[in-house]
Amino acid sequence: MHDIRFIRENPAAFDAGLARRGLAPLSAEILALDKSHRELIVEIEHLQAERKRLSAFVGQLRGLGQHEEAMSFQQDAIEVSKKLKDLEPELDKSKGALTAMLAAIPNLPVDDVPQGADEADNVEVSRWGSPRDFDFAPQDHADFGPALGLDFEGGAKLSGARFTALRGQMARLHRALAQYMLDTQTGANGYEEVNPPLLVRDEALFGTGQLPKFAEDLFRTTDGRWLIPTAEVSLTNLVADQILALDSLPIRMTALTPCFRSEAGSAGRDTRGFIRQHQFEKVELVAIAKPEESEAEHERMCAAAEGILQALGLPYRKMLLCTGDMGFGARKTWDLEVWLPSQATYREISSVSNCGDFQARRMNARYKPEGEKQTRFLHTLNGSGLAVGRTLVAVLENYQQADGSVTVPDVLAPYMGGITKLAPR
RNA sequence: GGAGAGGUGGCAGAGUGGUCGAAUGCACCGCACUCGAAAUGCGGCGUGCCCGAGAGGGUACCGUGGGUUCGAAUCCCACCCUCUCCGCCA
Repeated sequence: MHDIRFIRENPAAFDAGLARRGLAPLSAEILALDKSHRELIVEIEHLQAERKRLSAFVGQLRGLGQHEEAMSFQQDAIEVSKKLKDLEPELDKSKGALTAMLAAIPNLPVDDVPQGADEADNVEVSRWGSPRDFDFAPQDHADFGPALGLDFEGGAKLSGARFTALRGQMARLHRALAQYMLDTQTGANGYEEVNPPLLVRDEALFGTGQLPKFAEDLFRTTDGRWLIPTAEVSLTNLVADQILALDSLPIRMTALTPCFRSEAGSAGRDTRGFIRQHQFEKVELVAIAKPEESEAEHERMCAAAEGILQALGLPYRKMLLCTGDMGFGARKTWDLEVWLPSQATYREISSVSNCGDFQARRMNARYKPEGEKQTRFLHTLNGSGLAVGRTLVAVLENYQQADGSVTVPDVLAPYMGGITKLAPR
């Protein structure tokens, strides 16, 4: 959600930001709405003041037993009330139009975000590790995975395309990855473990920006709730409608949860394999920070995600997303892309975003700066640390052997119950 | 799911149609007293929006949304949430 006052004072900068996002200028339309809306407010508040005054007279005169005089004031008050009844629906209408307009506009990129149309224009920031030299042709996990317990058929039978059952050693490896990540984020990286609800109300999804625009990407329950597409929704909204104490900041939270995405717009992409599923698990990182701390917090969070990839020995690169590839709520995003030998390319495994005060404004999450009377909106950040399903794919492909087996990365040993290798059966 | 009770400022808690943004206490901030502190006294102490260069003024907000009324924290309706008991249940 954008600050109407910022738009009032910097309409050109606002439109320039929109242009960076590939959007047409909107400030003129917004400011026209805003102007007429404020004029309505002035008119209505005038009438309210008048009604208040008259009604107080009525009460006083009644108390004094002067009923005739009271009647005359009451008549005047009735007139004022009538006018108000006519105007109030208009106020609701203009307020609604303004809010709807502002709620549908994405966050604006910060200055150092590169200009671009799509993912082809993302900028590589750094690279870690080097792809392994295979002395055989590396296979696609979708091909050798089933023999190791990646049960695509079973998943499809139960639930349809893009659902997969993990069995035996494969389920164990998946669980080991998730536990390792969660332990690392809660331990070394100091994020508070949270086990949040997976079903949320409209307001939560509005707060993080999935609603009102992206309802078609979500699953909805019969009682009107929604399955979370990411724990970012649950975790970030924990601070909604709060004025946080200074000494509680920054707040760092993490959660291991399933995520549910209907992916309505992506039919045909990654239809094979475990890359794009309607249901997957993810260890999410969320931070709530003071504005002046959010950039450092962003770096810190990205390092927390990178640490997992490094510990697992998975080659990856860090990309700075261009304006055209950033999500709705982000002002700056890094993607971590892991090397997939079968595709001989890097694929997204984590996305780490600073949303500035965009989400905080939508969910009304504030703090009171030291020595100031005015409250201010917090900054919110989120990142994957990491997506468990895609990490499983990366481990399978990068650690595959010529015989179709997969060696387990050392760091997972404490979680694998003695299993050091997944062997085909 | 059934029956009942309740949601008021940071907290506790009063207020059942008019001068109530709301008593009182606690907490907090400032000042006075003190060498300093405690105690005491005095003053201050919610959030949003609008107007205003500012000083300041206006308006709304007592869970949320509607309604009745000249006027609603107070009356009516719906919803949300909390608590107690019963049922069911991992």
